[in-house]
Amino acid sequence: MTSEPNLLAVIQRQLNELNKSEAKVAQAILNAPEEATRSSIASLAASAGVSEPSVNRFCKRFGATGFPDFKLQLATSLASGVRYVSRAVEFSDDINTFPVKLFDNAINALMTAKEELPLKAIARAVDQIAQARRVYFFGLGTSAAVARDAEHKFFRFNVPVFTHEDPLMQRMLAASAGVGDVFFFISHTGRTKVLVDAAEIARQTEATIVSLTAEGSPLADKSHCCINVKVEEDTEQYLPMTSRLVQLVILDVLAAGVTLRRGEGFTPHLARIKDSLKDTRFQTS
Amino acid sequence: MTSEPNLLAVIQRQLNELNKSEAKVAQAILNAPEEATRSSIASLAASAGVSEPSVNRFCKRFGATGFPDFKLQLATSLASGVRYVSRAVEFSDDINTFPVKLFDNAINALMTAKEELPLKAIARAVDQIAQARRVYFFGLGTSAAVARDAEHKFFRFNVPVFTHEDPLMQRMLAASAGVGDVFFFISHTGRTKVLVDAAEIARQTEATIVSLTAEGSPLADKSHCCINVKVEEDTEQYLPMTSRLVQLVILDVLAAGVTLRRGEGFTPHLARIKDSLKDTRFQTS
DNA sequence: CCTCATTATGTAGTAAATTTACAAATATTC
DNA sequence: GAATATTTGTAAATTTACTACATAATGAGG
Repeated sequence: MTSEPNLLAVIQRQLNELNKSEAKVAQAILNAPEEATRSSIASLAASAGVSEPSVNRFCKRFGATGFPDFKLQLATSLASGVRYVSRAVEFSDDINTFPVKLFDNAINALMTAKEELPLKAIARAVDQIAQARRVYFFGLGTSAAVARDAEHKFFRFNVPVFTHEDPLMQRMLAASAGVGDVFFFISHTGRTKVLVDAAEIARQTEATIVSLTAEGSPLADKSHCCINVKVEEDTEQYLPMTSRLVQLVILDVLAAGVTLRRGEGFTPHLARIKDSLKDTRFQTS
Repeated sequence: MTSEPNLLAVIQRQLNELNKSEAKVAQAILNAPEEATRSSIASLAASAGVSEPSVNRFCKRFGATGFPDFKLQLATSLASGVRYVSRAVEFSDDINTFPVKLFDNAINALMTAKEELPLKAIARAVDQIAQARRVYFFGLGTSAAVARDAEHKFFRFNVPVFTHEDPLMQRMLAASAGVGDVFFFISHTGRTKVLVDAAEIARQTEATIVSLTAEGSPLADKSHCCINVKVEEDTEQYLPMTSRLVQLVILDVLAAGVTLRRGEGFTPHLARIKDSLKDTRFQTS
């Protein structure tokens, strides 16, 4: 399947290589693409001032099997072309606008991240965590909460997991690391000094350094494996919001990856952990 | 026109409210959405095992003017690149499939939540937090990490913010509460006993109880203001993943709401907090 | 400048797909 | 268990898209 990124652009580009009536069709479509997706071959032919078979031929020229197929391609092309644009919250916003904006930004960030997932890095990180003797999740500020979340996920895999928000603890633990220890650093900027310091210290041991941070950052440079998160976020002006969401989903991905590595026989173990919570809850109605 | 963001999700949600043949059509479409966009009403009817008019009625039920229009909507909905039906990770998945699935589920959850945002509850919660003398964020397990994240956000508003993961601390703080204190409880299920207990204790004081939890849950019942998060998640079988993402975004929304309430004059204060971090980071290149 | 070949465009008919109207079947209510 | 409402299917009507063919336009060689 030739999935052209944007059918309208293709039409536009070939406009002067078309013969008269095809050009008329092209023009009609370019003028009102959405309408074209909804109209019949007869009405499109009428609005272009040509006959129906001309429209049909036009469609085939652009790789479609016929008019309906062309409409479908056009519709998909229009839909994917509408990329959400991140919108900043303004002081003029009210309750009806700013919550939607924030959700849109979050959704947009995840969609963007999904398109450029660093699968190799993820696969490597899964390997390293799955084989680890110990895993430390280190982050500061907002990323500390992410690290805490990771701890809640990964302890289930029969691997000792630790989180510390105290930079001194982080340094000391890094210094005392050895083979089989995985240090997992989480940082949006990858430039937080004390965290990079800890990574540097850990790097001088036999431990493995994995980081979930920005590409090319000082932290990434210290890492054996860097899961690069591309999130366009104006951290200078706003609080980091969307980046931590992406980080969390990536940690979910890593956890799922480790679960898959453990294999189906591991499910009872996970079920037991789940069950242990049963008595802490009120039963459903 | 009604621009439903994701048709498949709508179909999925209404599945049990459909009558037999319509449900068959729905199932056929959900099984192979892309194929459905390319097939004729006859072939879709055949693969669903119903008559052609049944398919037609199905389409109209979902707001389309007819079958072609429905196919168009379906195509646009698919084009955005997101699989709108939550898909569980299978043991047969590999690195190319399960990360995408998890991202899709996350995106799907946010889109669904966005469609049904409890704006009144959010507005009330913003009011209460903005006026609070103190705010406590309490959660356990995964929600503890969310509470921690909230703490990192809300301390910026010149309101003392506290988080505790220790249920005993939570009880004691709840017991010693007074007018102007806001207790913000976070729980996916809303049925965690020790958390509900703490809410009950706080409820007997003059404090305000806000919760971010499931509608109709014991925790929601104890709350003055419940921000109801509708996330269909099989928490019994899997780890809660998507629900905490929605919770985090809602907390972002609340934070943004408080910022807006504080007004433009408050920005310098936020900027000062930002600036305080400057020296902790390595400068960009 | 005309004829022939080639390409472009339209007409009309045909096949296919979609919709409507109605009847049969099924479920629901009292 | 009859009466009513709802659901589903059948068949005809209508719309839509496609194909084959005819005509018009274009262009090249004589």
